[in-house]
Amino acid sequence: MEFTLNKPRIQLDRDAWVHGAMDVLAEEGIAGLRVEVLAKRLSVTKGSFYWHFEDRRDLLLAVLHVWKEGRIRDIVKQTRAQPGKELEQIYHVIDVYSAGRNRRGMMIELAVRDWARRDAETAAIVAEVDDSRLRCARELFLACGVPFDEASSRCMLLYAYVFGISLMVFDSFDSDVARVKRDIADLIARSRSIGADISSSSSASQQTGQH
Amino acid sequence: MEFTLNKPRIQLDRDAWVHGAMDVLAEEGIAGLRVEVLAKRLSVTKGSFYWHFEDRRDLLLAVLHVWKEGRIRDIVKQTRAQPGKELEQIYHVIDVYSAGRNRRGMMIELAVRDWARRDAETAAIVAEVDDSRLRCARELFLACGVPFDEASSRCMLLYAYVFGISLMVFDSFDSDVARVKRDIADLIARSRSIGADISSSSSASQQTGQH
DNA sequence: ATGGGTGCGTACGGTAGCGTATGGTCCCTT
DNA sequence: AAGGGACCATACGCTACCGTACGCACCCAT
Repeated sequence: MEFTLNKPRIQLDRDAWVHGAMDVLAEEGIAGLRVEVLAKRLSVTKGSFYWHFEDRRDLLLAVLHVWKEGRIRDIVKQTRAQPGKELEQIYHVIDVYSAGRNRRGMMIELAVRDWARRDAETAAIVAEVDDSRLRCARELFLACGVPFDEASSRCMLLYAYVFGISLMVFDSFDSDVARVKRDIADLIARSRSIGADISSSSSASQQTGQH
Repeated sequence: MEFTLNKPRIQLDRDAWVHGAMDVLAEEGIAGLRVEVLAKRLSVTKGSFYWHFEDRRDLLLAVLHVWKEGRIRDIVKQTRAQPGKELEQIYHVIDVYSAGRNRRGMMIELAVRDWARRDAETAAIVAEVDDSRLRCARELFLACGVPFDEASSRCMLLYAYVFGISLMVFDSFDSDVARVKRDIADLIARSRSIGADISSSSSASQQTGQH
């Protein structure tokens, strides 16, 4: 029963298909995610596919749910800061998403969002992810002493920035991309907002060195 | 005995096709921009199409160039401010792009940028547009007295924000979207930047989960 | 008027992709 | 050992596209 696996006979399950699908999604986008292409990639035929999935959309929705759960799990992890280190954690979140690293994750992110523009069901999933992320990020800002409304605005700016910057091509604009990204992170995380009161700005406390 | 079919006999030229193509592009995205679909929309057959265009890609590149010229012409217009009113002009640029109005324009923008992620030729066009916009916007910041490097960073943030916000779904996060957008515009245009620096500190090296 | 160029319709061959039908082959159970 | 179910291959029909070939009608100049 337990021994003998000299015969590789690797069977595919739903998760294997979904995982492969996310690879294709990252590389080719949602329009390039075709069942026969995916099957060839997994070295099987679509006869296998239609055993595990109702149809193509069934796969897409499965991908979407796996993506959603992963993103929500990830954001709570990323925003779990040691007390007193929330500001650094904000910088970390910005850095993780805006830098070129985690390229695969960002490609999937953009593919999903482009899909969501024309699919209501997908848009609803994206809404859930956005909501989770924004609330988690807001907690960080709140912990830094930023007022509630301002915290909401700043984290909205944060996420809009990280997605938007991935859509831009700015090779020739500024030679020092690293400095630009540092500046922007500062603007999002620590700039003094104009609306804030001059005298008793609570956001002033966040500027005092955390170490 | 002439069966007079004195139809207006409207002939289509290349521009008419390109214009129709941009409508489809806005609604269906680049994957939905098919020649037979477009032909039906224009009430002709693809026999006409292949008279005016070499192939499908010929049309796509024509669309791209029309888009590029339009965007560059538009940005110099949008950033031509009366001396002393540059700050207002910055707010105007943010408002024009980030608000729900000009929906068609933003849909095309996002479709083109999604396309550019996998097509080098398209990416080069987007790069030109981005460069033009960033330089124009930087002039506005410079005119406001913002130092050069900071001006570069702020207008990069500006455009990343307007594109990114269009990809998000945040109905349930904050009830007062108008205030959030005002806040963000203030952060981009007028917040006081911080000189000091802790951004490059330590930064826990957690990675985002994949999937 | 007439012949040629312009703009378009029609028909065709070819590919890619979806989903179904059907049957084969392991493996597990009894 | 026999049967049944899990998993997959193969073959098929269908649709949506792409691009080409060719023909027809209209328009304009000679």
